[in-house]
Amino acid sequence: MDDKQIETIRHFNREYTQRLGILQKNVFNSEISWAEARILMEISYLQKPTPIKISSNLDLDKSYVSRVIKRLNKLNYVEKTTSKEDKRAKLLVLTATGKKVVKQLNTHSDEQIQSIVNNLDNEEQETFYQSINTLNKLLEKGGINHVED
Amino acid sequence: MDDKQIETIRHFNREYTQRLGILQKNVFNSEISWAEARILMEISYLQKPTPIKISSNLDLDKSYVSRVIKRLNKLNYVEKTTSKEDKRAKLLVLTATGKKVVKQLNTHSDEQIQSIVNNLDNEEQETFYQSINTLNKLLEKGGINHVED
DNA sequence: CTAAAAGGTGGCTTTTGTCCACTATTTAAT
DNA sequence: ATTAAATAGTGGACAAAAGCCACCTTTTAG
Repeated sequence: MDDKQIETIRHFNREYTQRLGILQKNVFNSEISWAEARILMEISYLQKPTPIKISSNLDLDKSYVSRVIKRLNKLNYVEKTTSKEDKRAKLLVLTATGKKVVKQLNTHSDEQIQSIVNNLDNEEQETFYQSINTLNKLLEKGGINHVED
Repeated sequence: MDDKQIETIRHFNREYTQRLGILQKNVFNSEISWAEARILMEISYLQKPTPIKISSNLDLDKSYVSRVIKRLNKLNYVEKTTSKEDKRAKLLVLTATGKKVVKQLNTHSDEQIQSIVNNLDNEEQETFYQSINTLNKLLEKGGINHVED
């Protein structure tokens, strides 16, 4: 992997994350905050995770996560139960309301993706998807820092 | 583009941006702040941009950008000159020190990219690069919200 | 059976970002 | 030409996001 290739990847990272970031900003406007959304989706993604799992997965401070979960709990999006194997740990699950919110967030996210690929013709869209799919597989394969449960 | 494909892209976005985000967090630790780094790199990327250009590109409030630039100026990373065509506008350029810092940031960034692809063998690395390259071209082509100077 | 480690919470601070008001120019409209 | 509206930038005041540290509880290790 030579410098020019690295440079291309860096360019992509900058461009792509910036575009997604701006889109997501608008998505999460006036509903729940970005952090709340991320944590909610992470809970949905994993099965009964502990707060510490969330905080390590998203690389957020555990006290911050604690506070966010407290809010999500007050909003009745998340339930906390004490683990039976380890009475220090809490297990997190989404309520029905929480699941609805996650579904909405995913829908929004999908719309934003559409708004990106809509500018491409069918063939290009297919190419776009194929490239993403390839990257996904490579990330999973080589996945350093890849966390299993 | 069907639902399953969109789902794959959403998965990639989540996974990839999360990984990059965590890496960048560590990069910017204890040197300059994330916002400062982003703005510095944006100035380096564009040629003599105005603050308002930066704030629209990065979707940040103009007063916030103003403050950050003030700090970057105090740190002697950025110089501000008044445009001759429009005396309201300031043109931003990096100082020699500022350029050094940007170079460091890019180097760090490149190392992080290496840390991702290093887990792949040569053939896979090439595939990785090709996919990114393809996406770059597609983003530029279909580029909604793509800003020219 | 004690010491260290890990999960979680709350107080406090810093960083980040928003909103608004204000100055100085520039552009548009009459 | 003169005025009104729009644009670039700044600063004050404040809200939200995120981080650090000290602490309590439970679990694990020696």
